[in-house]
Amino acid sequence: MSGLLVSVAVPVPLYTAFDYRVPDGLVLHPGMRVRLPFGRRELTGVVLRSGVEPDPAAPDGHYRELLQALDPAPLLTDDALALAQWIADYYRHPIGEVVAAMLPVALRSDEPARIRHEPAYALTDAGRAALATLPARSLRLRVLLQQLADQGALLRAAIAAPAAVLRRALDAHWVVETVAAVAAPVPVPATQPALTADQAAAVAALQAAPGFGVHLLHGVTGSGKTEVYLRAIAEALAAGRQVLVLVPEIGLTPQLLQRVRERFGPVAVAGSHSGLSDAERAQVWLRAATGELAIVVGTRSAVLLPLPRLGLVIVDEEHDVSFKQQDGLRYSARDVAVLRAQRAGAPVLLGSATPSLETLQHAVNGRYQWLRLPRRVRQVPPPQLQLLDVRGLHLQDGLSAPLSAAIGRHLADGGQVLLFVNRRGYAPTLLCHDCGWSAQCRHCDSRMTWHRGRGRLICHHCGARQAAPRACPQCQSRQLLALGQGTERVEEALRERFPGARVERFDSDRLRSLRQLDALLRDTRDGLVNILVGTQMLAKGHDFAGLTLVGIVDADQALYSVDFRALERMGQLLTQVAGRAGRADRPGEVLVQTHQPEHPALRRLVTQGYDGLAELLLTERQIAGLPPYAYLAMLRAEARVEADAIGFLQAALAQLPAVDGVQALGPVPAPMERRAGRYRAQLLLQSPDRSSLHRVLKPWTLELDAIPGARGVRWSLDVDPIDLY
DNA sequence: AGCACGCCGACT
DNA sequence: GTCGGCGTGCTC
Ligand SMILES: [Zn+2]
Ligand SMILES: [Zn+2]
Repeated sequence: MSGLLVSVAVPVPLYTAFDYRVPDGLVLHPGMRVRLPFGRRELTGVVLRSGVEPDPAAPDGHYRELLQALDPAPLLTDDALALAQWIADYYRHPIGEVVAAMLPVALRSDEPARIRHEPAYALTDAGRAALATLPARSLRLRVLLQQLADQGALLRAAIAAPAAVLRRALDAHWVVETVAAVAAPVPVPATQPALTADQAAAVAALQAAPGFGVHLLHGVTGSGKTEVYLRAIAEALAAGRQVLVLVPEIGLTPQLLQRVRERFGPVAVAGSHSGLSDAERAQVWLRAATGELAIVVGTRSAVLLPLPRLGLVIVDEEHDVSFKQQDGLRYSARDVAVLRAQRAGAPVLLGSATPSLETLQHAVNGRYQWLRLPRRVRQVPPPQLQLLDVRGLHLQDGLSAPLSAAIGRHLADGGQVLLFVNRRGYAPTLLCHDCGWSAQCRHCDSRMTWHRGRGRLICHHCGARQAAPRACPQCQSRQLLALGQGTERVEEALRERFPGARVERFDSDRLRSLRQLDALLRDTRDGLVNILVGTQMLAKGHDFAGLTLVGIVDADQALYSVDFRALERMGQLLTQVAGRAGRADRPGEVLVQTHQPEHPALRRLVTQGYDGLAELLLTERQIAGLPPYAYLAMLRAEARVEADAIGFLQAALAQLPAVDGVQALGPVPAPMERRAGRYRAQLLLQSPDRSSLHRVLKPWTLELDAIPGARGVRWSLDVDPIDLY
């Protein structure tokens, strides 16, 4: 037995790998899973390195022996392990947890990694004979046998016959189940539609720049970004490469997945909300690892899939905040995608109508190739945003008279109307008119939202709920006022005001499942719904051909926000929602209710669109020293005792290595200090360049666990945070 | 994070 | 007398 050790990534929140002795006769390679003793526990880890020299100073018996190898060959490639190491370093997260995050849940235990090939069905000789002799009346059986005779072995999904017919054929031994791998259907594009001039230029630019490169596909809604994606995919497939398509949410925007399927046939889905079981996810993971899957469409976590032949990455709606994980390993799937593509020598296509300022900045300075699709495919003029100054106007349930009148006008003309409201529930505040009491959450520094339909008060920050009182709990007055408005209230008001119209609410309260959403979307497309009231849910993807008016009930929230990204998000959201309006015969009208019609950001958005706003915001960010002109890291802490959170951060600040240019801001209490019964505080680091920031973070994070009192404090470090609270 | 050990308060 | 509270130490 050699005296050399292996270094193993163990799934525990510790910033180190652990070295083990190898049992006699076992040959281990990096990437193989192993069972190991860990303290008093037994865990599954992944070998990172073999041939590790033992520390001569280590006492006898320091190194324990691995129990067994779980895989005959590495499950993770060297490339995957290097990616894990990069992610662990960059996001300052324990290597064992990063490696675990790269594996599907089913393979984090001691389960064997076996591909279960979907059975295929093949015609037997007896079946071939039967085909000649079967009576004509056994039509469906004949069709089945004929299909197999013509096309060879087929997967179940490719067989047209119903289950009962296939069963009969199997029972008669005319057809057999076979495990022989059916040649994966080579996705051959069906006929491709002609490109517009803009699309053709974008496709040509992509073709002219093979290999790694980041391309921003900046196209207005309806400009045909998807067709450019599909051409790029076809190109990568033709070169025998795998394609990864990242989308914000599979469920809410099935259009892209559907278009890819229409063009290329079966496509694997991955990530959250993919509707797959743990076992199915493991199968997708394993088949991606073999290179068998040509195209994978997935959400954030799909960027961690093993893709040995990766030849193209597409990030659709690249500005979407859901690409950044908001807990645990806080990685940005968009940024990891760029890194992966670089390592694979593949192009990345970042698509958006409203690119993030980070991406836009790279395009401006030429690091990213800027591909623009400024025109809609169908020659519909883009909708024009119009500010509706509501100062001094009476607002009934949040709606001004001019907005109501516009709604009536559009309905009378047979148009559909969309009202965008950024809040769920009936009203965000319930206030006693007599004594000033308002419904506060017991666990948070926040008011509870009145959900009138359900007769409840619900805290949107911690989920706490209670029955809505009929009288003031403090003074028994019945004068309870609903302040502000959510979707429920606007919906109700519109029902009263337009009794003949069908009003439907689109939010997560009303639509508990995708089926319900689909049903309502279908009714909307069929013209059965006249007014749509909804949250962000309506901002994405869906095209409503009959929609002629979009109303933004309250654009002001973002204008008062302390979050430095609030205006960027407002611009993205309003532009997206506005993009829903307009139909073939006339441009859409978009009315934005505001109390601040002179606000420079709002003015810029209206007069010059998102691109103009982005230019303004970039200038402001540069002056303020904020991303993309600076790099941030946020250390957050929360504790049951108020002083503990701040105390921990003060201790952390005292440990902060001094590096030129890196500034600490704080610690300060979080904007909402108490949430879900815990007190929260934060310490922000700001740096003019990435490398200085990381020179600080690397030694610093190693010290944080050792801070006295760190035990009772939950803390996390967020590199490149998107929310500053 | 687990899971131990360890040393002080109110129970059968 | 012990059952159990959570402080703190460690995991190759
Ligand atoms: Zn009262
Ligand atoms: Zn709450």
